[in-house]
Amino acid sequence: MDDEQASGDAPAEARIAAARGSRNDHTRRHNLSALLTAVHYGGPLTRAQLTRDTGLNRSTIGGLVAELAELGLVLEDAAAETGAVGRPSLIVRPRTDVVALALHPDVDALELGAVAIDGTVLARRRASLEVPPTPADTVAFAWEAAREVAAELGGARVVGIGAAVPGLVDADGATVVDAPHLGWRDVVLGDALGDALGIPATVGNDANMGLRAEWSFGAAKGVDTVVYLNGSASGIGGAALVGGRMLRGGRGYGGEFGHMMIRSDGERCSCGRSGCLETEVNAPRLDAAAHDATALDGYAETLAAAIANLECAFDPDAVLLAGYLGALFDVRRSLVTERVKALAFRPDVEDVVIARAALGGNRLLIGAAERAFAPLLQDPAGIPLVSLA
Amino acid sequence: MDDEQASGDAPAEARIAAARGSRNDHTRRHNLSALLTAVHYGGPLTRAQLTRDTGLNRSTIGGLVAELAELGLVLEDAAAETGAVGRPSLIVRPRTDVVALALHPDVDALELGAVAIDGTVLARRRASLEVPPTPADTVAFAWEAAREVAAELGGARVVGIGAAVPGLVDADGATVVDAPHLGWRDVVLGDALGDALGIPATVGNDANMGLRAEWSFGAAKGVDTVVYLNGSASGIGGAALVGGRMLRGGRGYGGEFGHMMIRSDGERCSCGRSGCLETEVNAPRLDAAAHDATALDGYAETLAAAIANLECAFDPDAVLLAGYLGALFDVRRSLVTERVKALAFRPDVEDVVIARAALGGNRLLIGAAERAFAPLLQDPAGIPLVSLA
DNA sequence: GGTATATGTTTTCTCCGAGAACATTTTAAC
DNA sequence: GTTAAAATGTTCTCGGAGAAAACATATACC
Repeated sequence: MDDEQASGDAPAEARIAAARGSRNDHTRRHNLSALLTAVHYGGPLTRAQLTRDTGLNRSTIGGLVAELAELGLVLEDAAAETGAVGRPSLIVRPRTDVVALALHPDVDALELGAVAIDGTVLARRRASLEVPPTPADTVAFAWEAAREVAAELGGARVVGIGAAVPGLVDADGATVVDAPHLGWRDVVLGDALGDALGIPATVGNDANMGLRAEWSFGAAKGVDTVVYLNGSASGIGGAALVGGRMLRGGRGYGGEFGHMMIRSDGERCSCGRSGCLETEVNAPRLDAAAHDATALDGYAETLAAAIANLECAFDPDAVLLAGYLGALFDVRRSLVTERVKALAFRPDVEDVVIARAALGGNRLLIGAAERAFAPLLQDPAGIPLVSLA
Repeated sequence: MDDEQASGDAPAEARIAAARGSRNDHTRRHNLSALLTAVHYGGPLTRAQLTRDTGLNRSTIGGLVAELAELGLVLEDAAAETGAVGRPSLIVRPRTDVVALALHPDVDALELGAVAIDGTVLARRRASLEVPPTPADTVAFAWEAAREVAAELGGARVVGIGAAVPGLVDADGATVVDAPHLGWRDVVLGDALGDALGIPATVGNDANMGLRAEWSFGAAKGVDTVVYLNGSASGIGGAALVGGRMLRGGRGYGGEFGHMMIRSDGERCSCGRSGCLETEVNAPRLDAAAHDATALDGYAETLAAAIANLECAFDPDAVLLAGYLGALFDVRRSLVTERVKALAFRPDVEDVVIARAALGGNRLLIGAAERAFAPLLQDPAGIPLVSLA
């Protein structure tokens, strides 16, 4: 961020900062947040490492860690054998009995998981469905599954529940504006879940949740600028991390890369336009072309054109492909890479990593849980935890 | 920003925050920055307004304003007649003798301006050219013009110089990686300018600078998410403000919307691809079609398709059109608006404002100056000002 | 076993904003 | 015109936060 300050590339940021002054206790909150965030993403860290990473004083770190321990958020272990000179430093790690619930309603199933603050999926429940779930089905399932998971986990404390929904979600983090494959329109799922379970609830787009998970614990760990494309039964979902922040857009509908026009002579799309990426490369087409090398080549080229376009716009450090796009990439890796390079507008395209997403079936649960953990990470002392028992 | 905290949509932000702890004096710097930023963008404000806007205590505001005044950055005037009950509040305004220099090398001219901290262009020098300037020409012109401007302005104090270059600029804010229309490659203009003038120098892409200016004082004032398209002799430059921050990308090459593929059967572009927006809609074509209504309609439709694609990706609050794209929009306003609406994928497209950029010939100078002011706005007490005399 | 080194712990110090008390300046009421 | 009320500026005191120094502790190396 010093880099950012030097180049001064955060104009609106600055104007926003003007809206609120900083009180003295903001400092404490910020530092508690910094420490909890560090052990959340970085795993167990010694107090000495925290001291170096934050630039804070030893004594300050001691006080902050003590407060986090009192809040029941971290534990301190005796130091491991390092072989280094000097008094060994205590190891700080997040308590795994602090969990978030994660919910994923999809066309053919409902799934709920309990995810620990270190990203481990501790328990899960899944119900296969013949028809897409209604919002009421979804809330009922969440309630029942949460009870079962609570019984299984015993005394865990929960920070909230996050839901990953395949569709447009409003920037308020509660309203599903339009989820065509589920048949939902203007469903305030966040409020319904929160009321039913008695814990804070947030809703997000599934692609955003997926990228969040990959950024936290997967293939995009620690990278600053990422474009994410996920191919699923519900079409192609897109998301982007821009300068370390999720692309949201004015109303929360940013990142719909599945509906970027990629062939002006392409087929009519359900969205009313023609030649959208999602209509050109989709699950039925890929299934049909499973043993047709030429057809697969064509789809790979279309994917490459889309990636080149996105690189043009975002100049990402990494492009992440998930779902059937990840599978297509795996069987046409060199073709995609080469075509992107040929189509790329800019120098040093080699710097852009194209990779398949890493987290598999846990991705959405982890991403939704991350979203639920976010308020706790921002204000460790200010967010109450609810006992699951 | 509280909104952001609630929805928790800043994952990497959080991880970055973990890297640095907050010391106590950061608070002071933050608050000084908040005040100077407020009067920079908001014009003269009373101390009472600052108190309300920042949430800080009256006494604290008093101390902060006094420090800014001592630093020579703001002045306090007697209150204006308001007719309200109570002791009138002092008016705080930025001192207009604090300036930044702004430089714009283009294919046919060199231009330098001195811009006050309130966004006013105080003085300018321009040299028309037969052939594009070399980097050496540019630095020599900057030196000479800066001397003249200094003589004209007398005792002004300068914070630095910003240059807006039509081409790819590295994220370091100094290196012009490729400016094809100028014929520059890997020119470290920032260092050359800084050494010659003896003041801090930053270089940026002209489209980014243009958007920055429009965001600060023009048609995108105060808006959070903006897509910007500028048509000029050097092609189409693009830029985006995403969640209040300039889109930069991993290497600083983000926002090159002029090279997004918009027609898969389009003409070959100089960049090696086909059907780029810039090859489909450009100055020569528009000039040739000046009195050909059908052709203009076609270009307007192409522009609309590009805007629809960008709305899909960014969900902006506003789309800003400058240069010949602004002119095209002015003569085909309803056609563009309607086609965008028809092509748009999302609900409530009406919320997206499409508008022509406002600042005209001052845009790049103001934007480049804003860039030079940025470090001062972030740390008012830490940036030395150089006397121009 | 002694020493150097690194870290945890305790104490003291400084800085910052909040808040209370008081001063100042205007409008409104009588 | 005088007085009261309201809003803001000014001064002083207070509590909280991190820094820094002094001291305590635990390890490796000789």
